[in-house]
Amino acid sequence: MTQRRPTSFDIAALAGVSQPTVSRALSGSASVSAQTRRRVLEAAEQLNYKVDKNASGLRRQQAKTLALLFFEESPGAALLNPFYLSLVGPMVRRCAQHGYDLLISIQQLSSDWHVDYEDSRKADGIILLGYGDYLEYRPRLEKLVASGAHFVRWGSAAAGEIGATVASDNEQGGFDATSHLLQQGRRRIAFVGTVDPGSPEFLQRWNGHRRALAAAGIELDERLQVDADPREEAGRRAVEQLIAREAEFDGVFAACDISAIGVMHALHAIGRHVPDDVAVVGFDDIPAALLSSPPLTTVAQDPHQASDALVDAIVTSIECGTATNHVLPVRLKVRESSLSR
Amino acid sequence: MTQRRPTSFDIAALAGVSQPTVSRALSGSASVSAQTRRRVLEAAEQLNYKVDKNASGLRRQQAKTLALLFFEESPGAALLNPFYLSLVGPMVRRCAQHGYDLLISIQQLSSDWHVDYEDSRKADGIILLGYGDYLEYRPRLEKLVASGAHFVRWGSAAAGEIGATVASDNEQGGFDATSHLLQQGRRRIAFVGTVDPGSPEFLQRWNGHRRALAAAGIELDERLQVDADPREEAGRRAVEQLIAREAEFDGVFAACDISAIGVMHALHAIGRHVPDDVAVVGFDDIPAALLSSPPLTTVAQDPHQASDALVDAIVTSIECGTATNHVLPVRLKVRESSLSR
DNA sequence: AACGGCTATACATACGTATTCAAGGCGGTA
DNA sequence: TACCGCCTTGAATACGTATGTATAGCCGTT
Repeated sequence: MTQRRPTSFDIAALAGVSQPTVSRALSGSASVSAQTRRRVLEAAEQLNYKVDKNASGLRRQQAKTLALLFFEESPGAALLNPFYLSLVGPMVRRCAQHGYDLLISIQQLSSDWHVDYEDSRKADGIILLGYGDYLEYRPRLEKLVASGAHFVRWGSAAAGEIGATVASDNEQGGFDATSHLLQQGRRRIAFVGTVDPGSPEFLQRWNGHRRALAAAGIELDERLQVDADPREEAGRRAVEQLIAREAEFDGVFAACDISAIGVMHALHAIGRHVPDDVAVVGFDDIPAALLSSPPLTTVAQDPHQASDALVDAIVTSIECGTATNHVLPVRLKVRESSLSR
Repeated sequence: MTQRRPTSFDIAALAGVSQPTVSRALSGSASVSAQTRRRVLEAAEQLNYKVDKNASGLRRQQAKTLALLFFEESPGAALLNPFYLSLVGPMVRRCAQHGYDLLISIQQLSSDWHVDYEDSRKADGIILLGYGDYLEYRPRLEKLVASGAHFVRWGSAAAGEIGATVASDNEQGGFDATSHLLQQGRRRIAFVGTVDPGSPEFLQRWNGHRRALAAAGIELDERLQVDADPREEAGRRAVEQLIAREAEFDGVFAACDISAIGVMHALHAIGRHVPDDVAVVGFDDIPAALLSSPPLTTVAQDPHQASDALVDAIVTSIECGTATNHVLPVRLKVRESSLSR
């Protein structure tokens, strides 16, 4: 059914030139006359010729491909993170602009992951997502650096200065969120989110929260600090805890939208109105934030900006050998959930 | 900094055998003695040897890679579809089980897309997502078939029997949704969703809806049929239209969750309670369906099942040359939004 | 007219693997 | 002991491209 694929020799024969000339003409080398180039391009078009990436990659020792590695703590959890998911599309687009394809893989954070892509020349560089800053995993990053692989990691550079990183300005985001609540006249603001070194992003958001309170001269009340992982249920339970502690509050800054939505559900269930009784601010700007009622005020990380920064960083690393860290600005999106009347 | 990559010759030298033997030992050929194999594996381990995929692919004429092509009607719209997004993770996993990697690409539906992956030997097969059943695009599929490419399409096989397809049983889903509303005692059930041949999925859901009504002996009321594309705003406007038409209704079947959520918001805004006044059922089971208040009853398509079916189909096509169509069952997830008290 | 410099093309080769073919060694049977 | 067949291994080669080196042609200068 299918004929044998045409090779650059077939094009050469048809155009009446040699194979190297075909290669040069197609790759845009300057040392090919305009006339020859035209003849070659016509021949290639006519035979529907496409460069064989395997042969090309073998010769050039590269793949023109990047690998996107998702790390997950438990099987299946990886692509539940809405922000990470929102990166995929823009990332594919940016890769295409640089002439790269994007390969996607999922790794268990706990298992001894292997990055075969770089080793096996299937990808020229690697983007790590969800790797976090757990110190226990640091040796692996060191191994990756030692192997000479090009990679960029999403996450703060603070904990360990290994490899290039791109991250949101989480601290500023936390500051903005709480400052906004203060501006709305709230004074007893609860923080809902995990505060442990394993989640550096949450920790930074908390730091911003505290800085905002300090700037307003408000003392920190430990009862208003509730632990919650990024699940709707955890947000609901956080409200129950606040009630149980008999800690009065008129504002909530949740370190992620999912728990913020849980908070709003719990408040609704006990008859406390959002935003009149309690103003709520989240973090992430997931799609559901816009769909919640009332729409959730939240700190947005721009997935396009993040994608571009990650891809640009890895491409720069590959093509120029230089690696830099980036911190991206965040933006407070004010919606109904935090607006006092 | 980085040494030269070890090749199979290096392994051969270290293990004291020839290069072909290394290749055979690593690919699990039977004609290698256990002792030799062990020596080779040890040498490979010691030098941290990885097969060069470019060279291997060039020799074998394959890439051990699949390409996932998203088609979008407008730039940036592709990865907004929550269901498609939820396929990515499971698909990557299934590909890995088959020994394939997954490449992701985004194409404009309107532009004259080129599937270079297959042409350029970068992928062995292609999975098409969001291609729909538009007749105008059919020639391209025919071209793809003619080129001998392996591909599978997500969507109904009904409109054009070109290539292998995998799809949900949308008609049954529509039937189940409306049947459920009927069982809850609803009699005036509105349908919110596009009914045009360009969206065959919606059309099928509508067909199921009509079949359920017919089975219950209820005549179709055209005023209860409102056009709405898959956006929250469209759902809200659908309610306004129903009100404007002075069409009484006690139930709504929305052809997708996003518009269903819009419907619920609009109902809330005009003081009609869900589910007491109006029962609402959606389609897709997007993450926000669980987070809405009240939680949305919806027809769920299982992303794992869909992913597995798509990947299995394409792998079968590549390795066995046979292509088959699949229709996947759907499941009604009953939540509060449709439960009469 | 001779020669240097430049442009455009051809020739030869290397990238690393998988596979075909041939050959060597070994044990078993007549 | 001689011969046949099987199991294991090695030598040679092809996959299709990109690039270093060499060569042919051309123009301008002296």
